[in-house]
Amino acid sequence: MLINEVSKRTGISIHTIRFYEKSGLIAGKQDETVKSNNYYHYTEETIEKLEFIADAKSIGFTIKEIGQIIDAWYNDKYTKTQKLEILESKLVALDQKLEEINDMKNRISVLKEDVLNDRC
Amino acid sequence: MLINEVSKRTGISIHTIRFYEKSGLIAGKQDETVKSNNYYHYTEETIEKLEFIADAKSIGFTIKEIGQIIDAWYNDKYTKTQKLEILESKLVALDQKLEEINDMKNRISVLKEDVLNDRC
DNA sequence: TACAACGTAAGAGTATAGTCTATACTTGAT
DNA sequence: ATCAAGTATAGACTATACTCTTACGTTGTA
Repeated sequence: MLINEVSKRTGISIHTIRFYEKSGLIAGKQDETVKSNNYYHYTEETIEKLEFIADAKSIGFTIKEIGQIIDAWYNDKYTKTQKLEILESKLVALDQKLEEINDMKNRISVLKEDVLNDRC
Repeated sequence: MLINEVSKRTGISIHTIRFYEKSGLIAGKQDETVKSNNYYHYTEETIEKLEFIADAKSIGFTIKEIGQIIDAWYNDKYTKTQKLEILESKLVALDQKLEEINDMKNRISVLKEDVLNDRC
């Protein structure tokens, strides 16, 4: 499929998709048999990746980190051991985030109590 | 205390502290009786706020959002009802983040299993 | 009194993650 | 054949959150 369809299916703008392609997160393929244009073709894999990118971004992963995870997932850029290390480190980071968010929830709850009881 | 001490106690650079001051998150006071200089003086409240800012930033709140929370906490900029609304909305956002992070943990765990079992 | 360390203000520069514009070529429907 | 809609490339522009530089005045200790 071409970029327009990818954009429509994921809700991610064409500009942003091209930006992700330049950043190495996704990669379309040009059809070598067609010489009249240089259109990029994308597969379901791209859709999968873009959906993953959207989710990963929203929880605070950077483009670089997302790239690492995608490479640990789809690429042969890393050895099995390296892949496992990368994924494990992301799990640890997520556990830490869970803790930080729970702490913040407690803090804000206390503030709320204080406001409710006119203590501030 | 002066900015240097604030920086040392919080581990936040003087530049960044000034940036937060310009952004309205904190505010030092100039001693009007002293005319030879225009040094800003900070109190324990600034330390408290800066520590809060560091924590809030690390879980993904923007400067704007942090400003809102601080105003709901220290300022009389908002009515009691508005303060409660702001704090409640942040709690809701945090709950959503918890969910998203748990989802992502599951996804990455699946990837890890796949790598472990040579399924990718 | 010299001078290093500290303080202020204004503004430039950087990194990240887009977002938009201009230009030009291609495709597909009429 | 025409022309709107789609595509590619390069580069400019924006927002956020710093980070650094320049310039210059103040303070405190030897």
